[in-house]
Amino acid sequence: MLARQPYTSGPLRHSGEPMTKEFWIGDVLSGKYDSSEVELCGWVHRTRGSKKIRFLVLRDSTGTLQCVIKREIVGDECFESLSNALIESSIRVKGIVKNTDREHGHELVVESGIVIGHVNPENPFPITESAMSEADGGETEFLLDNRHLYLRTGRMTKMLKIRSTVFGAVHSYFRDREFIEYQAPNFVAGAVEGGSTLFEVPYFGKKAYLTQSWQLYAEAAMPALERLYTIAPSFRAEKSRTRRHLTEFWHAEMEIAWGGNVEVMNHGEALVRSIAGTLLEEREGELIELGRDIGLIQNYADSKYPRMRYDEAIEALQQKGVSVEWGQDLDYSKEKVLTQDFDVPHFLTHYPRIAKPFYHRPDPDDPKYVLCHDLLAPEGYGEIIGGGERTWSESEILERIDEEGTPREPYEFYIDVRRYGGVPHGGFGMGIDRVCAWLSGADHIRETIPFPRDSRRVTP
RNA sequence: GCCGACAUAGCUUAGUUGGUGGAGCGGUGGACUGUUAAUCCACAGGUCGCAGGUUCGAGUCCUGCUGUCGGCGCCA
Repeated sequence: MLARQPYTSGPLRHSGEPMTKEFWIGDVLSGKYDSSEVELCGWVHRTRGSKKIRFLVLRDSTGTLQCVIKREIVGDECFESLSNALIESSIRVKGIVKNTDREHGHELVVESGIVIGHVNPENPFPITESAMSEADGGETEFLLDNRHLYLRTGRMTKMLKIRSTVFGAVHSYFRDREFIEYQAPNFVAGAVEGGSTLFEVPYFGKKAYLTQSWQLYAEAAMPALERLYTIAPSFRAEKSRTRRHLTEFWHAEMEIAWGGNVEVMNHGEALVRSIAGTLLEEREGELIELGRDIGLIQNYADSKYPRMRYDEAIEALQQKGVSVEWGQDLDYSKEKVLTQDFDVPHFLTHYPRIAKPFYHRPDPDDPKYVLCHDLLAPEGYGEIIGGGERTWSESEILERIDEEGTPREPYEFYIDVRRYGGVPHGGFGMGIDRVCAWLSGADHIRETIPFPRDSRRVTP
């Protein structure tokens, strides 16, 4: 046990002495420091008490802990100082960890403490219980306006931890399989999809656009790296107002040489299952606290994902009485009907050529179709992966560009990839925020990203 | 681009056929307590989104505007 040195309030250490943090609330809660002295740094979550005793719930990034402050122990000056600390003031307290029989388990019997960052009573912390109880499941305008403060509340903190684990799982999946991480530019000259959804930015007297996808530039590096991936933001100027869309979203993309639709699809399935599995290992507690059914996630990690051709999907829809014609792309309302038959993600493959852009390779067995796939998440979360085999010969890519009426000029570099030793290759893009929303059970994709961007909001 | 809702204190909201806008949380002061979304008393805090209109009188009815939210299409 450390020597008990009174730690009185006083001027902060401004001399450059490091303020390293040695103890974490999560460790205290695990029992690691029972009956020991610790110094905790954190923020006031809640506080209550009388003139003699004060109960202060302290929060740090790893949990919350009740600190008991008694006037007779800490003295008048320290007691008053800590008692006046409003919600979200930052403090340091030193004391003895006690493992109690009470509902919260561990607590800290404070011996000394100091307020580090004050909160002005004229401007108290605006995120109140009432604001959050309304938000539990939905997000009010107020919470979106105060996103920078909402981040430090329990629900957002859990979402951010889950998000971090998902990002980590993506990196691990690809790096474990010797993929090379590769970065494409965010300023681009041309579109991947139709031009209407591009963000235009002034670029030294010219026009540039924010990228919608890493794909075209990844294909350029495919002959160099053969297996490559990225995690990067993509931008789409869609005025979409749904729980699945952001204008700035995080895109995990991969590209492989010497592979086709099936190999790419196998990677997509393995990646998503690996993310679900990693979440169970690392974030089960957070998922449960968010009210997620762990059995569902277990099923997503363990099950094979069914695969269905577009034609079968059309047939299934028609049998259900949904009016849909062959050749139509499947919009969300139809995806949702299809998804109801599955309790795990499922692939849709072989869309009609006329429904997909030029870079999708026509199926040599039946050129009416292209070798592509979408992965649809269950529970109404919709498409999380889109990918497939690329058109890889020069003659075929020119034919497809021309039949689509797309100008060749911006894609010359892309066509060059085919002119110099083209090989079969393919890849996919996964919407990471959508995966986070689905696996965490979020009601809106906005809940999974710290500062969401949509067609009506770029602040804070 | 299309469709639908909503806008009252810092937050969450009540507000009846149009007749002087209330409460809970948060804040301040006090009481009290091994409390735990503590409790109790008191106080402060409102251009009822903005601009017009109807009316003796508008938070309430009408019109326009602005903002936000939800959904569709599009997609990841």
